[in-house]
Amino acid sequence: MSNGIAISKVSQESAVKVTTIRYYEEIGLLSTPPRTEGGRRTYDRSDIERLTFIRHSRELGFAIDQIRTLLQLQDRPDQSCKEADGIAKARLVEVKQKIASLVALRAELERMVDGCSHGRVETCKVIDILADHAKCRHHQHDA
Amino acid sequence: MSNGIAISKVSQESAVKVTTIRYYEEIGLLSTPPRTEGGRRTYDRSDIERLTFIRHSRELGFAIDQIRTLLQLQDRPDQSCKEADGIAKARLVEVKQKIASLVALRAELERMVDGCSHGRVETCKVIDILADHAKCRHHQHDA
DNA sequence: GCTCCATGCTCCGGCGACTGTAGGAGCAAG
DNA sequence: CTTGCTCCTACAGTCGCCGGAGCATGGAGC
Repeated sequence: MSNGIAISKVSQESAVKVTTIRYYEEIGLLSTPPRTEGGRRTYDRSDIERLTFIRHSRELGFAIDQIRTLLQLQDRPDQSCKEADGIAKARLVEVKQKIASLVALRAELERMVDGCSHGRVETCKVIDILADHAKCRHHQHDA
Repeated sequence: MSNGIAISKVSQESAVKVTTIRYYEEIGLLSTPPRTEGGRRTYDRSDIERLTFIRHSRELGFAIDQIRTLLQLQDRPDQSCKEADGIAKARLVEVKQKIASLVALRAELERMVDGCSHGRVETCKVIDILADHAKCRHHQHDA
């Protein structure tokens, strides 16, 4: 006579792991669900939607605290979306910077790998470049 | 009458923070340095070089364990550099994948931000796309 | 010699976002 | 009724550090 959805089913449908769902509850990202007599958590459709929202946000790299804000905004549809827009824009800036630094990194790694003569360590470009930062052309990598 | 270099100087020259130097010692990335009578760590030039090597490797995103291997290779210049080459290549693959996923992410974030009508949350593309994963064109983002 | 204070020390907890483990209890099928 | 899967709590561990508390040291000036 349980009309609630079990945690494993919620996990499947939302693609959020069971342990992660419990963790989200613990940190207050998800409200505490009702329990069965035996003490098991029971969910409904809206919980699956909320978890899907969270998962998707995480995939886009938003921090938990940002997601907290986004979820609050979602709950009040008549408010300005300025804040949500701001969070997304900030994340976009982060992503762009990350791409830039990774592209620089890629260049240096390629130079290392291409320069490797596949001989002994003594003449190895990989070790050489790591040892001597002056040989590095890109000083801006930080990822 | 101390001919050893103090930790703060080593930190300055290697651009590795004092606490991080002690941490590297703790995890065995750096050998335990001799101490003064008062119990202070004393270093020499080779320690600075080693730390610079480590820092640069970290900047390139190598994991501590990989750096451990790279340092061992550096200590044996007559060995094949095949392993070092392998580590660098593996990291290059990682970086390339990360770039690809971040580029997809950037596209989606731009779509979200561009689509924002700056009105109320109800009609906000940002919240909308997060809520409904089906509206997302890129399903491969994982960074 | 004495004081002053920057620098050093150890120990320990915290960060973020989980993951894993131990040791149970619940529950449905056979 | 037993088997075996699911679920529970509680807590430790992951990675690569960072920061604070509460002392000890050491060099410079008086």
